[in-house]
Amino acid sequence: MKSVNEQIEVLSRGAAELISPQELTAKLKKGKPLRVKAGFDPTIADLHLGHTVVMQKLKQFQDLGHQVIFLIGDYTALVGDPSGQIKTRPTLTKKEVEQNAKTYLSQAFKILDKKKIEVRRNSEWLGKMKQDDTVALAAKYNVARMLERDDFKKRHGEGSQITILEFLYPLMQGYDSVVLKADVELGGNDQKFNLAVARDIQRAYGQEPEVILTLPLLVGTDGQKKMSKSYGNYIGITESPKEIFGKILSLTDELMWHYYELLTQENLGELKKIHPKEAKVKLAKELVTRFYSEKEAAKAAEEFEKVFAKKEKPSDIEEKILKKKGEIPLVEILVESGLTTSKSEARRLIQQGGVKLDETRVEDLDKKIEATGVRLLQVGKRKFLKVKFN
RNA sequence: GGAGAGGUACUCAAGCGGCCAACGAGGUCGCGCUGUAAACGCGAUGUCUUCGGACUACGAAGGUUCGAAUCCUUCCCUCUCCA
Repeated sequence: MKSVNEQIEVLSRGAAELISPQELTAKLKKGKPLRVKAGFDPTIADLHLGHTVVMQKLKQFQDLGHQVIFLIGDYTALVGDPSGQIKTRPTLTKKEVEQNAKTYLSQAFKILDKKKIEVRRNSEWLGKMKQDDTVALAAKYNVARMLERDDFKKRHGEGSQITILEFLYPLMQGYDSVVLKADVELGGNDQKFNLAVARDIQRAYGQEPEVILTLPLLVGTDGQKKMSKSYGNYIGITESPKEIFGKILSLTDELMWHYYELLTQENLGELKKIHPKEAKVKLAKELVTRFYSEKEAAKAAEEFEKVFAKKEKPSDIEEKILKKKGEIPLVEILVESGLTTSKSEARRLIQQGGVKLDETRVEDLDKKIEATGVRLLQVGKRKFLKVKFN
């Protein structure tokens, strides 16, 4: 095992907050593997890169020889974490949660060593608590502390609804730590309050409080807001290699470093010596490799160079069949193939020189084509489609 | 409960009887440059069009007027202050 100082250095990389470094040092000095907990509430079906940040940090703990506990919040998911919520959150069904949990695990195993991980579900204990146990837990905390939390404070202030159930959430999460005897807990920056409560709960149950390590929220591809599906600025880990590769390559250089820091273990100092484009390709390859394979990554890179550097057409273009006969105006084809949403848009694009037919720029607004065989259409730099007439 | 302010395109935000499909900014898209980076330049950004225009749009519904996003009425919603 590495020295305490070396470990702290690795572990604090990219972290938003570590509470507290002294406590972590003390725990590490005991020389025993730490029990490192991270909880994931399986509330959504599609994971994106932002969700993998914590997993990445878990991996570092795992590599240093600590015991990683991957906690599936199958019970808490039903309650709904109030963090960052303006409104009361709708609850999910057990079936949805189960389905999502499967996805989360399969993603986790792409990053973490399956053999060394302890996977737990909090329904194991939360689902079995008796009324007495719940009352005892509820007695450990008070409303004033609860209302210190920003979103509660805000909602309480403006008189919107906060259910008691939501107060229970942080308590349950804290109780998880008690049951699991966690030494360290990881979470996104938005989890800070919940993690802090967990420390108090552990103390109340006579345990040494866990060290909490929060990680910044990954910024989305727009470079502005946190990565989130609803902002449309995300890179989903189930997207195709081509898409992931392309999205990484179009990040700004500045954002690329942010991604490197939160998603990889690479040495940034070394990387800054090479050309930023090369660094970006390396990052894109690494991520595609993580979610697919090295082979897919190489293929995506090759394809990318082909289309965007050499400006050749992609080797694999989607084909769409249109049932048409005779002479058809090009604008109509653009709309029907889904390349544009309206004829006006199609005309606009042609006028601006953004439409190519069989690799030749179209100049004529009223261009008509014969509905036979297969024609290659390109709109803008990245949209390609083969249209087959039938 | 009382007193005000406001709801305009993806977002912010001008306009306050005709010159408004609606200034400007951001976003987005296209072209150029390039490393599908940034920065920058040019252009576009409701729909349909025989390219002359036509139609639909400024919270909703009515009304006044030759003509309304702009005036009036009712309704819905948001915000601020007082109780």
